[in-house]
Amino acid sequence: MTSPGPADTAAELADALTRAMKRIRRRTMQRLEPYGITPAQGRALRTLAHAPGCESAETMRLSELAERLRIAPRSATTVVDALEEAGLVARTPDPADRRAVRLVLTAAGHGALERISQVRHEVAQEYFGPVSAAEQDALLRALRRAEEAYEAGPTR
Amino acid sequence: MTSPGPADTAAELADALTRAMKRIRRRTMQRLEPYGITPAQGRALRTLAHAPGCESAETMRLSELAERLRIAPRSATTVVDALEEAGLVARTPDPADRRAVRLVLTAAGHGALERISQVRHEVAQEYFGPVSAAEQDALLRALRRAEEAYEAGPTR
DNA sequence: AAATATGTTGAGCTTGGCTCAGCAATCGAG
DNA sequence: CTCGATTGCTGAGCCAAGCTCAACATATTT
Repeated sequence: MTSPGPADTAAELADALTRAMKRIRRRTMQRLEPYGITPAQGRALRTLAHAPGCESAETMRLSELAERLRIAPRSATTVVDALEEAGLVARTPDPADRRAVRLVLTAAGHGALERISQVRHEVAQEYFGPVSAAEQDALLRALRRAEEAYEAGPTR
Repeated sequence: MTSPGPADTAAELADALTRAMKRIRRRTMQRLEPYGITPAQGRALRTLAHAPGCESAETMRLSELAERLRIAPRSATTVVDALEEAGLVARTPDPADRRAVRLVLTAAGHGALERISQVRHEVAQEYFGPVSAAEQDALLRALRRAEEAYEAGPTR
């Protein structure tokens, strides 16, 4: 295992993936920075936006956001604080449960979301530009297969 | 660009990549944790180990490590402090420049490295197991192509 | 010899997480 | 219908892993 054997494509794959992700993330971050959107905020906004399975979407309670982001509720509070301060989301009382806070995207929030998705799209397109469409498809399919298997796997 | 066009394979690719990376990283981290190796330490050890282009390898000055890790020299100091405390690397004076510190992997450091590469290998293999060897190859080639283009690109 | 440059580190900040404790509101048993 | 337990959120304060800025010792250049 010390020798860099020729057959460990999987390991090299993981390495290549790491590099790709690092670069894509870095680039995306750089382009979003001028808008004052931090990565954490971007994740929260996106999560908030296409809330799948939630009733009307774009309205979610804080604890649900935390769960989806896989962070502690307390941490979500902080993220939402920033988002609220920036005017991207609003905290509104939940009519059904007065302990809860419902989060709704403001118009500005939608705008930010728009910019985010545009930048992500743009960066991805740039990064994978040199790869043919067919290869991109193949790549995507392969990743999806691994993903599915993972989701069914034992070592979740 | 606003519409979620059908042709944004690239964007979906970036998403899939993100998920894959997150999972692989998480799993690797979990398995390395019992050994007391944090991700940052792991990266440092690996960087220290297969120092390509350095004279004898496994000996590197702190500033070089920082550069390769793309962190500030000051941050490297902290990482090395931990590594040294754990007995994985040793700081030795550079005979040629008494300002400098040379970092050498101890025996324990080599052991840790061994475990790391084993775990990484293992996890990658597990994750990409369900993907055929041919597809893995294709994936790797595609990633490499994007990588090369990136490295030559203008928006470094 | 003096000025300047380089390698490392101390002090202290930032981001993005965490836990623990506490408060307000709700729910469930009796 | 009241009272204890539970749930949703947040204040206070901690941690990890980065950062900058400035100090200090040593090297290099003039």
